[in-house]
Amino acid sequence: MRPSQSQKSVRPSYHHGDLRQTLLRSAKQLIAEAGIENLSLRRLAERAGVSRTAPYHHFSDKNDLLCAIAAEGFRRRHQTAAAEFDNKAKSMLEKFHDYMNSYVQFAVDNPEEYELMFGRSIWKQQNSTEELRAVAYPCFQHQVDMIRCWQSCGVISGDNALRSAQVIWGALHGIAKLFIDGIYTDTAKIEEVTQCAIDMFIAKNI
Amino acid sequence: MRPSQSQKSVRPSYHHGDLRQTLLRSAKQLIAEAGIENLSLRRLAERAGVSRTAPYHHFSDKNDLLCAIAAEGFRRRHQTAAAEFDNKAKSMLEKFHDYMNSYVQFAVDNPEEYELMFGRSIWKQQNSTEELRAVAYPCFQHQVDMIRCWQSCGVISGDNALRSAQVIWGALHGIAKLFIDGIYTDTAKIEEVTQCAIDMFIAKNI
DNA sequence: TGATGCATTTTGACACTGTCAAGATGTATT
DNA sequence: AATACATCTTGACAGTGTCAAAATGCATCA
Repeated sequence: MRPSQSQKSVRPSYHHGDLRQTLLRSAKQLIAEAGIENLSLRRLAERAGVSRTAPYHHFSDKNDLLCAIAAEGFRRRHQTAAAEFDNKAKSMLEKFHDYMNSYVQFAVDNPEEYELMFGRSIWKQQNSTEELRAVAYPCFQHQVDMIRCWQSCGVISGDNALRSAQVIWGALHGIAKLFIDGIYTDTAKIEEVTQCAIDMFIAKNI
Repeated sequence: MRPSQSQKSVRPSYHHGDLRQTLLRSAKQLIAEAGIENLSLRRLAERAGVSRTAPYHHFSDKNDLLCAIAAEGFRRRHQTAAAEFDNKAKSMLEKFHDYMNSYVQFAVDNPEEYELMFGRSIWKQQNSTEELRAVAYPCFQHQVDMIRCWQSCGVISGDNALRSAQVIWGALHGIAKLFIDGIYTDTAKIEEVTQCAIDMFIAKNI
């Protein structure tokens, strides 16, 4: 059991004082500044004032650390997405609009974190941690559920909910990544592109 | 000036015998086998039977080599896409259908090459070579041109050609990457997802 | 209290990586 | 034959992730 848990984050651990959280925090910062590929465990350790191999007692792997950061990102994203969807004051159409914009905006505002969460480094081969999957899968599922909902209320056309969800998520993911990775360069037009996607996906009954 | 240019690719160079092509070839092979992140110039040199720094006389950088491989990919992709679009025997709708499937199929069949061509490592920051841009930009432009064409013939709905092109390309890119990177795991359903995207994008006048 | 056990951290080492500087080697041109 | 140049090699440097073994400090038990 950890000492001094009555007050949170007050040197709760032995030598360093909760090295794990310190590492996670400065890793996120370092990634945001210099990109994922410039994150090294050694520099991270140095920045925390600790030897090169100290992180290995809190993360089995570099991959393990990356998964932990991504997991945090999923928790945050899931929370805000759920909050937006549960907003009683807005119509389903408005909420669809918000979801689309919010998704792309999240990606563009946190490009490195987004790359980590939805990028190859974590998901390719058996790289994903059990913790990560436990957080990410519900987040994925929630997206499908929301789209199924918009579809059954007639906001979105199409008859197969899963397939439609996959296509819409694909579009969001693709647009976000093309902007983030620098292939779409005119970042001032992000909302316009997203709006165009919305127009192409919503049902045109009237 | 290079010797023996009358007959192409017949030991045109000095010591090794066109080391550049050999490196490109085995790099593509190594990437396809083990992924981009497992490609090292040293192993490449070793495999070509040459010292570790020999590649640096043909590529200024590791990035330079990657750009050269990507450039080849763009040339190939551009060629087949143009050939499909110029097919006189098919209707515009059929060609749109073909384009969508062909795009995703290319990505799924050559995941590592696709990652290289459309991934962050090359396009983020000023990493792209001039040669690469000279090949890639026309390829990008061609996609927009095709979609503008499908739009003006009424195959696709929407009034802004550039925006629609960006959304459709985004959807293709996103779907492809979600499959390639292992987030969409049911690869047997690739064609179904693509078909759903097609259904959502084509105009529904009748 | 002292002793034991365990979590935590460090030191040392290994095998890699990209890349630079200087020198050696071979080919082409004068 | 001599010079210039493209090509390749050797040596070195600063990084990287990660393992093994030893050291350190805290907590609990006798």
